[in-house]
Amino acid sequence: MTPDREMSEETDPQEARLRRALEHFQHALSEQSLKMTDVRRAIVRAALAYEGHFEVQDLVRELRTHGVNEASMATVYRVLPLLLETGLLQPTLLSGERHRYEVAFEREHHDHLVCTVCGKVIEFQFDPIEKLQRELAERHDFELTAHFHELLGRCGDCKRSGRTKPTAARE
Amino acid sequence: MTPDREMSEETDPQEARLRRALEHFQHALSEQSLKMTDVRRAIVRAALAYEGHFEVQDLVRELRTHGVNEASMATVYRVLPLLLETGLLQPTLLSGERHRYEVAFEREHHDHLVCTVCGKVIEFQFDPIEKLQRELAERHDFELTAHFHELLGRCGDCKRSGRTKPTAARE
DNA sequence: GTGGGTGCAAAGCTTTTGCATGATG
DNA sequence: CATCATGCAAAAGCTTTGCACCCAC
Repeated sequence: MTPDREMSEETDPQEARLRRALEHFQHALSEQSLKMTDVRRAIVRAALAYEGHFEVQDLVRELRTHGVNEASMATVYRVLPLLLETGLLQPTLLSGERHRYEVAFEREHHDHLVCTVCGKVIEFQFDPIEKLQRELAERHDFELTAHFHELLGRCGDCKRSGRTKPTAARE
Repeated sequence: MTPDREMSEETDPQEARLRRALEHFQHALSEQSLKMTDVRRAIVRAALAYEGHFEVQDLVRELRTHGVNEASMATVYRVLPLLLETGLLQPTLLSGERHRYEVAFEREHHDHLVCTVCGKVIEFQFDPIEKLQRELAERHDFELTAHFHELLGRCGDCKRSGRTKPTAARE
């Protein structure tokens, strides 16, 4: 399935994306007279590696994985706002207990369907809703800058297997 | 407008609503072999009194207002899940820092427009979007049980006065 | 060389929990 | 009167911060 493309050093599209992200971040940092460092590069790399949704602790853990500590928890927490401001990451799945994030860099906007039984998350893009949102905002004289839209329910698999919400597992 | 029904002591519609809420709660409690207590009644009363969105701490503070401590913090935290399960309250404004809640009892579903500059919150009901949500869920074989929809932007007042997002006041 | 950046450990918050006491159904 | 509820204080997260040292620009 993986084609045998012509490759020098930067064949891997993931690596190319990381490079672009680092450039983008670098640029945003210098605009605020902030500095790029090895630690920040490591944090960006670890964050961009996630395909799904992750919590701060996941990221911290990830950065410790290789034995060496690539970044302390305090630093991750300090860098996180920068990753959000610069659009590398965005908050997501807000109905959950803890804050979660996902990669936003070079990704199109999307919202989420979440199965409350098995936890499965499906991303969707649905323009008719986006359009109505804009209309609604306009009607209320709002200048729309962002939105969160999360649909909760039971997925097909859970429906068919009769699984039902563990609600809150109160023993 | 208010008909002159047979009334002795319970004229106040708010009080009538509270009574219905307490009955509803009482009923839900007994179904789980849980007990109604003065403390729980006080918590329900305090919660139902909110017209807008509040945090747990607001509720705790409210319960201390009258000098006497009507409920300890621990108890509020323990009762909160019951208020949610029984539909007296619901989580809201998820994009904020802390968890917020609002009264759900005898209220119709609605979503929120939030001004990120001044914090103003506008509630809206918009059936066309609700309809599309149901379609979308069906298309993905989801049995929809709830949803959160939050539109963020700048309200008309803030637009006109040129106020701009305090972003995160990173002084 | 200066102004950020980082790690560590301590502190701050919110939320949960253990336990002895008290009230409800 | 058995069971559940409550308060207090301690504990358990998650997140922020002070400080000394280090490094990018």
